[in-house]
Amino acid sequence: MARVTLADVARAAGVDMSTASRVLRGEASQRVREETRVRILKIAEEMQYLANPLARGLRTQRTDTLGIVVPQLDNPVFASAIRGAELEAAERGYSLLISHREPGETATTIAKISRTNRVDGLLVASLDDDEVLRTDLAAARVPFVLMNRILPGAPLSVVLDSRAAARKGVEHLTALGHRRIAHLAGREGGFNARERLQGYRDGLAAAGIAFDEALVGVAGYTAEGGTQAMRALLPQHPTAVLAATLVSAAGAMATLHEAGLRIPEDISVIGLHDAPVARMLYPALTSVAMPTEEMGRVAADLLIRALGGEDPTPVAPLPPGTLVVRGSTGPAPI
Amino acid sequence: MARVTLADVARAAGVDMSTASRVLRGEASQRVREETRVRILKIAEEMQYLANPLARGLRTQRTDTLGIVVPQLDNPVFASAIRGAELEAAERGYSLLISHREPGETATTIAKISRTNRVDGLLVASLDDDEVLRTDLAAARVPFVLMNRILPGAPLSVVLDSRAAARKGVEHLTALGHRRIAHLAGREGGFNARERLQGYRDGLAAAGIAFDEALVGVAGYTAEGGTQAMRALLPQHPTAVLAATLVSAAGAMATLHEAGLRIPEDISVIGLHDAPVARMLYPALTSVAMPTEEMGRVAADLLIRALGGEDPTPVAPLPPGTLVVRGSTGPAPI
DNA sequence: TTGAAAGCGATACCAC
DNA sequence: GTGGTATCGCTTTCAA
Repeated sequence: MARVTLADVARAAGVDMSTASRVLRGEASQRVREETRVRILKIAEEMQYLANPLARGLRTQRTDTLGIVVPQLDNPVFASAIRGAELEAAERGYSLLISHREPGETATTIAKISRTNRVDGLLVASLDDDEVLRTDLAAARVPFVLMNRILPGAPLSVVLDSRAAARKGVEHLTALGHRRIAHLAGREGGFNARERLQGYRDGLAAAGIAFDEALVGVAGYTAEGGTQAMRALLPQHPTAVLAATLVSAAGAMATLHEAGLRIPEDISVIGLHDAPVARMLYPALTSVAMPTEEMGRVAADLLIRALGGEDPTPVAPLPPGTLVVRGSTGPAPI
Repeated sequence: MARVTLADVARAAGVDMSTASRVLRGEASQRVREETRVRILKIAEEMQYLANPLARGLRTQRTDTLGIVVPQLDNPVFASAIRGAELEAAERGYSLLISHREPGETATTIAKISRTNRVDGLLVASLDDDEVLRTDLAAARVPFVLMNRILPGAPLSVVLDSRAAARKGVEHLTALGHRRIAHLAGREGGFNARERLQGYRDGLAAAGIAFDEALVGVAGYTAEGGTQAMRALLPQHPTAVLAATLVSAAGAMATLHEAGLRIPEDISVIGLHDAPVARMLYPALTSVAMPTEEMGRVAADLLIRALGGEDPTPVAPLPPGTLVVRGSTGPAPI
């Protein structure tokens, strides 16, 4: 039970702590005799020595820990980003401190976590407005990288190419012959929402379809929002819908079912951000996969490089993944 | 940027570090003059002093941090449990270190996290078999509390009353006149699966319905599993289905839709563990809410009390919450 | 009521 | 190549 300390190992190996430290730390230029090195390593192994990160951190002023703060845990996008960050961090010798905060608590969290030497840097996802986020981040005393959004003035952020994704979705629909395609947008004014709307227009333009504002509704990111927005759009008689998320797509499908429309015979539905829940809907939802795990990975990589003193190299938006065709999309009705 | 240390505060206040420490720590019997106390507090506040948890932990051998290790982040049950643990921990002055591990990595995680003074105790959720989990936990060097399952020999665990929940679901169905009620069970041999099956039988018995093994299928915890199991059950012509989870319920609904059965006119579906995804299905799924957040809270409370030297008081299974009636259940067809 | 000083378990600089 | 030793920032006796 009693923890094995460096001193214990050194004593057992008959060397000084400093020597043991040198070896155990895996220092590059270990000016230590091979024989001694091996002996110390062997003994440490036998004694199951594990360095105390508190003591180490106190001395080095580093924790080899990255913090990641997300607004929701049960959001597939963030869950997946966390996984990616976790993998990248682990590969690079860092731990990940996951911090889940409700909107509004973000500032305090960032302040606490970053000002108490708990983490060397921060990965931040936020659904808050620019101004709020900016204020929150002002409290950060460590380098940070934004995920899934940009913030004017913040140099490091990793985003998904929502515009290309939306376009890809629309192209799938136009290829199926659809021309009256509705769009359920996310939160008005949001970065991704803006991008997706643009991609939606790109897709229409590529097929020579005129943009019609009446076919765009704001659904936000809830099922209820999708239901409402879809209901409002019904009188426009779209033959297909591009939803910003799986959740709003699900909400929209409820409206369509209620209206007695068959999916996909009467109307096709496509969502953005593929995730297991797409298969839980009926019919299973066609959707554009997004590299959310990659986003976490890249963000972690960027942060670690920044911590290493490298200069912030902004990365381009991550291109969408494959279009996963399921049962919710089909040829346009004649 | 330079961190404010206790020494800085003490110097500014014209007192010794030890005195500053005493008041800043909020010690109970502060043998410190009120005047001095106030002065120190004020100065600390002004200087925005925050204690360095590494230094403090190194000295006290405590981190005031609880670890929580979960197998999945984007599982509403765990996400909610985390939230509960987080709230309870915060209220009691503890931080929560969330650790997401794929099955198989659990042992290493537990070992690392608990043997390197990162946490004072552990909250553990696991989908692994008893034997595996037992091995994993053997590496734990700190007290721990299990969530959502039991493990023979492990004294502290907090579980949901799955049996009562299943029974509640069945009672809703029998009250609606259903008598041929199928059950989509979880993983065979699992603790919760066993409990639910028992609750299902309880519910049938209460309505004077004989248990029929042919009406029970194993769906596991995936949509695909639900789909398959439901398909196999169809020839038995049930008029209602009790699914172990929302996910398997969704899978079952896909089968029903494909078979041309109307929900709930031809067949009712009910799931366990209410969550937002229930509203994403069509029709929206009736389900039995479970106190998953409470589970996290109680687990944290138990752990903190154990850390305080109290004796493990086992807690009874948490009773199910309300039955949330949505569109997927209705009167039995005549 | 307050101060002095000894660690907690590492790292890193400086001798030898 | 190896050993001494002064920190890192805080808590906690023990004196005064």
